[in-house]
Amino acid sequence: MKAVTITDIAKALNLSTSTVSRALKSSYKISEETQQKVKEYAAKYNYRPNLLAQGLKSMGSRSIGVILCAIPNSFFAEVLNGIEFIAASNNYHIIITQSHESYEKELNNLEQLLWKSVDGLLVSLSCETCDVEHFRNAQSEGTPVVFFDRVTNLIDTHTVVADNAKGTYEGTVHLIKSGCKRIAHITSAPNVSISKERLAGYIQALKEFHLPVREEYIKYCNHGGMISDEVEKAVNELLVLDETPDAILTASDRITIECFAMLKKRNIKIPGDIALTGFSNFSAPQLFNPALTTLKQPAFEMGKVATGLLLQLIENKRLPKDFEKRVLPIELHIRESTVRSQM
Amino acid sequence: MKAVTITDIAKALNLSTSTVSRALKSSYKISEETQQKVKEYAAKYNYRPNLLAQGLKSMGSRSIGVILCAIPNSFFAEVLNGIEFIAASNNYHIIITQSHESYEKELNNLEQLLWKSVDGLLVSLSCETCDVEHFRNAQSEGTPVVFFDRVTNLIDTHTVVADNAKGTYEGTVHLIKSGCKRIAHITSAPNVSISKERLAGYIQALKEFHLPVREEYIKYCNHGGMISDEVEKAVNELLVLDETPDAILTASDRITIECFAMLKKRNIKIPGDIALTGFSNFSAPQLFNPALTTLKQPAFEMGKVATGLLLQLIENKRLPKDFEKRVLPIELHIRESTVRSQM
DNA sequence: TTTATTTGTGCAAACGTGTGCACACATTAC
DNA sequence: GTAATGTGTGCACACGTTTGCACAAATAAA
Repeated sequence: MKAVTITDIAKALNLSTSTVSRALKSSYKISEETQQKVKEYAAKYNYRPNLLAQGLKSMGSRSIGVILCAIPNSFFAEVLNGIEFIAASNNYHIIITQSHESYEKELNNLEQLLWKSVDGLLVSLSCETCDVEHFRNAQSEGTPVVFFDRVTNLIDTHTVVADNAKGTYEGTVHLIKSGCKRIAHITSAPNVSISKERLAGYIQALKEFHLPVREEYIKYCNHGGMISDEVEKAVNELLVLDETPDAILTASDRITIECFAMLKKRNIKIPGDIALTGFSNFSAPQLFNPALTTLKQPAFEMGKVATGLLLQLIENKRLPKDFEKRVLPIELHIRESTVRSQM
Repeated sequence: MKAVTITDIAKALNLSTSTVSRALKSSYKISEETQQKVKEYAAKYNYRPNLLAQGLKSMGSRSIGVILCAIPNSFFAEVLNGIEFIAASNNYHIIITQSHESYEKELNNLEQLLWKSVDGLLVSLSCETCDVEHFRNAQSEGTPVVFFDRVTNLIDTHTVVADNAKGTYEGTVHLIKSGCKRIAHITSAPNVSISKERLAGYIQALKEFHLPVREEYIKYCNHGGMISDEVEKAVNELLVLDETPDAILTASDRITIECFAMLKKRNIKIPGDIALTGFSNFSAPQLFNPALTTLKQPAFEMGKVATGLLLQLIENKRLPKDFEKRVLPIELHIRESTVRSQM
């Protein structure tokens, strides 16, 4: 009942293990006849090469390490779906670790993954991460890294992101055209790439329509909405302003949900008092009350593209001269939460 | 810059690899002095045993294979969170595969995972699966299996489930007490364990309150709601009945969402025309329109418990005489979608 | 016939760890 | 003085695969 090995085949056919090994991969100079015999026997007894042994020789594991902040997050869950899809069809498996927005955990996860000799890394940085030296080291010691979603420009490698600036630009323009004039923006930690890009799109739209950019309308949640107190604080600070906003644009799944819940808890009418839209990959924003206008990222696609690029790096060994920055489109889905018929 | 090995340490300290190996695990008879020297050197040069080499010897990989239907599903994403939590803290990693409710894919995933020599398996069966022979084989050849959520009683092993019957029982009782008399039940494939248990709870409640159990009020979705046509067909069939239901109890995340969306599309008032409640682990059912009454499973807990039990099996080697069936409580969260003030 | 070339196969080492056994040395017992 | 016991260390092989090299046999060239 034990798994059949190359040695078993060799004994059974009265050959050496080297011949069997070479016959199986049709390499070197092995006679047609021997190849046939070996392959038949292997097929018959359902031979599967031992991956640990292969790994030990090649110092590879046919595995990809993934670092992201949390699995139970609509966006990342979809990304994982895409990653698994491409990885599985190329016979790699994925090892998923969660940073929970903590720099320290991210560091620890990286160490664990390298220890497990993953062949490559797919990373979305934690909110706390400023220093990316650890990833640079990983790369320079031979483990390629591809960043997605929350990326860094301090490391030369492939990156895959959504068109964040365009997303917030279009969201903001939509709000303006719906009649909103005092648009606030609640976003993630100021150091992560997505926050900067999303802020830029928001500002660009305001300027284009000659609306003032007010510091007090821009709020940061240093843990991306994972800590609801942070979102609550942001919302509170907006609501006590002399001129309260008439719209809020949120920059992540969790922030959107939390913000929505808080406005409802305070009995603020959406969109009557405050219009609301934001980034969200929830499966059913149309069922909300009111149905939520969302900026939806191509999460599944992002996972697929990032994994494809990583596999290229892994299998080419040598790092290419110029790296790619893939930018995927964001979809604006207009629903009730931003349609102000009463204006 | 290469990783330091046991051989490196041996050479540096003028010892044999065996001595170093034994010193590192404080085993056998190695003098205090030598142990100290070795451990110091190992710590200084940040020695990490090569897991592939260890795995090759021990035929283990310190990894756990997971088979479930889909990652981007609120319930399973939370379960994965729990699995990862326990696995990581015991220095195991998890390899996640998706069956997408297909028996064939489940079979294929299992084969891949065994090939990767996982030390154990955490499985939630696909909707299509009737024959579980493949898992029995895996177990009898030394890879322990723990089933969660969708389990089978055809294999003797640990299982972890929610208290499904009690969940639907309480949900149904709640609907009855809200004034509903014609309660329909849309559930998953009839062969999966959760469907049977949930159906049983529903029937028990009806009988206890002397309401008739009508075949035409019980609908099955053979792919657990993944195919929205199936849910649409079920809802349609309910709506063309002479006596249309005044409540629907749905049995899975996807079915709940799809059903909700279809009722809204048809402008059916919830709960006025039809009250709705169902199993759901969405993060924000309170934001729905109307806020959704849900049966929430302890998904994170389920992942933790299942992984704990699996690790026991893995580390004890010998299968225990009697296996555990852990049953976790389900929470009924009452919200607007079932509150019929107008009755 | 000898020498080169081709073709197919096997030997042995390697990847990094773990472990049964033997061995050297020291101590104790008779 | 010999035998038994105890203590610490190293040898050698194993896990399953890959691969450089050698080598035997067959064929071709000189």
